[in-house]
Amino acid sequence: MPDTRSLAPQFDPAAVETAVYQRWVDAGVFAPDDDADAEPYVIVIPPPNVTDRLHMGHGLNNTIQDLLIRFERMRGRKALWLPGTDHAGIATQNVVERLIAKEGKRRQDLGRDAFVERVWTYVHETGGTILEQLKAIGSSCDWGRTRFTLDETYSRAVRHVFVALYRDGLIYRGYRVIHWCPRCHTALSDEEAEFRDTEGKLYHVRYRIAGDAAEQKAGSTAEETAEETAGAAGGAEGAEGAARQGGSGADASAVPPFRRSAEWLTVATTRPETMFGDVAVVHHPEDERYAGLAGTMVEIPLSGVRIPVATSSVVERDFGTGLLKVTPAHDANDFEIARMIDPDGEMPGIMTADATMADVARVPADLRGLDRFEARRRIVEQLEAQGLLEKVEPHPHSIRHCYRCGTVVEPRLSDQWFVRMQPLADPALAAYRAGELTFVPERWGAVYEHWLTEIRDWNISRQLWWGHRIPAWYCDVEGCGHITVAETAPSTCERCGGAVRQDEDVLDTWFSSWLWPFATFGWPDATEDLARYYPGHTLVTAPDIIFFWVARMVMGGYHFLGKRPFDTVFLTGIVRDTQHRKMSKSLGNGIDPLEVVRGYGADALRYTVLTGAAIGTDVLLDPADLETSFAAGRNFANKLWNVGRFILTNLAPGTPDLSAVDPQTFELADRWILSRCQATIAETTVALERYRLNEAVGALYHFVWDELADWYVEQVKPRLYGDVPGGDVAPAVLAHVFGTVLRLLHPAMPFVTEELWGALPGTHEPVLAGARWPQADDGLRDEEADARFALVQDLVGAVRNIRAEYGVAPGRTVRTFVRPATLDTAEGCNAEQRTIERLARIETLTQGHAPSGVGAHAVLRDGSAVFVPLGDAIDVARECARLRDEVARIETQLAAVVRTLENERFLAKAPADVVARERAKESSWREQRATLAEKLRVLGC
RNA sequence: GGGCGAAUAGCUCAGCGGUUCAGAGCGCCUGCCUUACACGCAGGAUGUCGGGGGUUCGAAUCCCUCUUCGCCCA
Repeated sequence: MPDTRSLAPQFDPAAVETAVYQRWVDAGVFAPDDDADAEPYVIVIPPPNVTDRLHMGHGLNNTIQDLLIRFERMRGRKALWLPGTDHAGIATQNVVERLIAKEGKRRQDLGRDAFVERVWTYVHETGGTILEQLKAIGSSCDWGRTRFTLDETYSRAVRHVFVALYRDGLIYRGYRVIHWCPRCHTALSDEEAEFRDTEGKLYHVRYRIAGDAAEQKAGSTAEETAEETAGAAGGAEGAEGAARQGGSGADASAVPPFRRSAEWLTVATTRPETMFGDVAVVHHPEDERYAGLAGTMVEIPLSGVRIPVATSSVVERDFGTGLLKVTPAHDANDFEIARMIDPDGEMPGIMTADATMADVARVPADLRGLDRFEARRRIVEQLEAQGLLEKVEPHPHSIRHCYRCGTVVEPRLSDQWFVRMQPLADPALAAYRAGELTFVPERWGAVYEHWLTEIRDWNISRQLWWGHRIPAWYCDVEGCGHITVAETAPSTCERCGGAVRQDEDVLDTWFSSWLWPFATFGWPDATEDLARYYPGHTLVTAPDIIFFWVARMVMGGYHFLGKRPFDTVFLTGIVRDTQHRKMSKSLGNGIDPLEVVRGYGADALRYTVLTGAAIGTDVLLDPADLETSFAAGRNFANKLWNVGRFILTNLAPGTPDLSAVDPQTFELADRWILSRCQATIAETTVALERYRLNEAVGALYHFVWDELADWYVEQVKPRLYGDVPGGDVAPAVLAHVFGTVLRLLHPAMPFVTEELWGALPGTHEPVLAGARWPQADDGLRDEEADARFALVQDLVGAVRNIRAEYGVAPGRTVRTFVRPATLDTAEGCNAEQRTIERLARIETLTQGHAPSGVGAHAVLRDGSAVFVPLGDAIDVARECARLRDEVARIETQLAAVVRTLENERFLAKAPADVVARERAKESSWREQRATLAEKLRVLGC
């Protein structure tokens, strides 16, 4: 703890933060008293990826959580902030794969067990990093309850859920087209395959009509056509040959563009490389352009494979040519169409897991092994050479990319595990509609609702090694084929007793994350913690994981525990740079929060993100200019520090508690600051309760700087220095007000407040983090003092303004005359004469009529006249101009008020208090105008 | 294609139908090292609140529309 007498003139965050944090840990304030008879308040942290390093997103998010948990802790609730990390399947596996790649190895070289072991080693070495970094920004998590999504107990919950859902028929194995990342080599959920706008092309490709009609027209036979395409498949030379032969059937170059000829149909596609997997060409049944074509066979260009023309009502007639090629193994929509046309039809795959062209009969030999995009380029060349490419149009569209590595996703037909979501979504939707779940800001509720309404089944299997292995075992016995799903590994098939082998895949990371609000408390066991701390209260997270995480936690909470996991979802903004780009590692536009902590202090970081985080707005920071972003917070912490330094060094050891001071001995300024202090308590508390965090911090900033420091501390100096009597009262008031400020500011800026708290004399809780939140004392609210002191401030301001305007040297004092228009000004001047004189550098403040002579004039808001005789310093013309400007300003205001008050309908319809306020304004403006008019007359303007 | 958000001072943004409501911080200008703080003090300048229309006694605030930018979903 700091020595009261030796506080440094500048707050040095680096010198105190570690020790302050240790003080909290030693005091044990982060762990709730489990047995306390208090209402719990629970936040579960959005577990950062175990390999993550702290970035500003974490900085924002965790500052908000810490502020909320500290606030409720001080309000006496049993506050638990549960920390932990997520194993982050793909992300972590990718990190370690990159590591071993530096050794020239792939995970396959190590084998599954060795690779997973390697990941564990990595996690054990570096996994605690982000949690340590959270401490640097002051996070008051209950570290004793830290969880990891791959902990044994947590894994048990994951298996339990899988088995339970499987037995309820809510998990099933399905053969579907899923999103496949050819780089990560795994399936992805819909949410993990992000749309990105892309400048694509729409290729209009001619599919030759096979059969009699074409033969008559083209004078060729089906056999010949097949030979042609066989030649085309023979490589570059073959392609040229095919091009030449194309001319033998019809002069391609002479044919005008058309949708349909007797010889071919033109199909528009964005992905020509998939055409070898086509099983049909379809058009809308009512599309007259293609009437009567159904059943006709056409040939896939370059391969010559024959496929039928069919109809489907899902085809958009206006898109492309109205003809759609159906590639069931490489497009989810096409898969559905193909199943409708022919449920038993073949669904040929023509690409490998790497998204290269497969070595299969349907793919022309010269294209096999090529990357899909290279294949597309070659195919387009060949089509063009053969006159089969009618045209190419630019086609901007959105295509899906892997959310982890950015690779274009390849739709792929495969066996995967799915969760049937509708039955889980219904209660989550109903609960939201019943008001059991509140989103802040509210609009995100609509996003949540829309997603749940349109929910689709969730692909949860991932072809990775790092994660929860799927607890399903396949029986290899001929004719059995049973799948045993169990929490613990079976030794044999539960049906036939045969040998079993476990599914190779792991579960989607989010399949464990969605259990976070209760699996962290030991569920499915009925633990004491679960009873105490579930359901939780506030979830703080970014809106981009509403689907991934938030909605699924709600579904899981209701399904498995019958209760919501939290009552409020607070969605933060996103941290962006000045070009509004999301801060990210890849863009290199990030700000390292630890660098900010080093340079400006954790409190400054917190101050900046809190003031920048008005509800629902993104936080914009300039990575190139930390000073602009963080100086304000640093300066404010330093201001508070210096107010503290002033107060603490001036408090006598025997400073009485405020309650021991006779209120009769309060001066006007004491009454005023105590009154303002109560208002600030109320304002801050309400703002925090409403999640208006920036307003809470703003109110405190204003109170500390503009009221306490600028006015009260200045007012009190003569009393503290013993120049005037009343030396006991002021310290008591200062101690009370400053102690209150430290409490109020603690959730936002815990370090500087705690450090100052340690130096605060008197009896109080030993650790501020464990201190109680102030209660506003309405007995100290004092409207009269508010009004009178406001006029004192007004008067000082008026004189300062005059001094500056006329360039009065700072050291020179002036005489000032004030003619009070109201009792408030008269009493304010009586009570605070010395303060006014000192702060405005007035030699003597005299009440009454101004003497004759040349001087500067001003008018206070209540119409009180102020006169500062300045003799030669005054340029009368300039003074006249100054006053006329002032009159003009007042006239404008007055005119507006008069207009309002002359409006009959306003008087009839507006509430009485509003009308009264307008009348008060009117009289105020009139007073001021009258005063100024007189001044102008006196000056002879 | 559907939805959401934003547009206010040079910059970043608050502003919740009615407080002297057109604001804060930063930046800028002037003057001050006044024994808590130069990370400070005092004073000052800067705006068609994106355009247009409407509702209302009253609109930066609510509604409609247009423009520009951003995000989400399909």
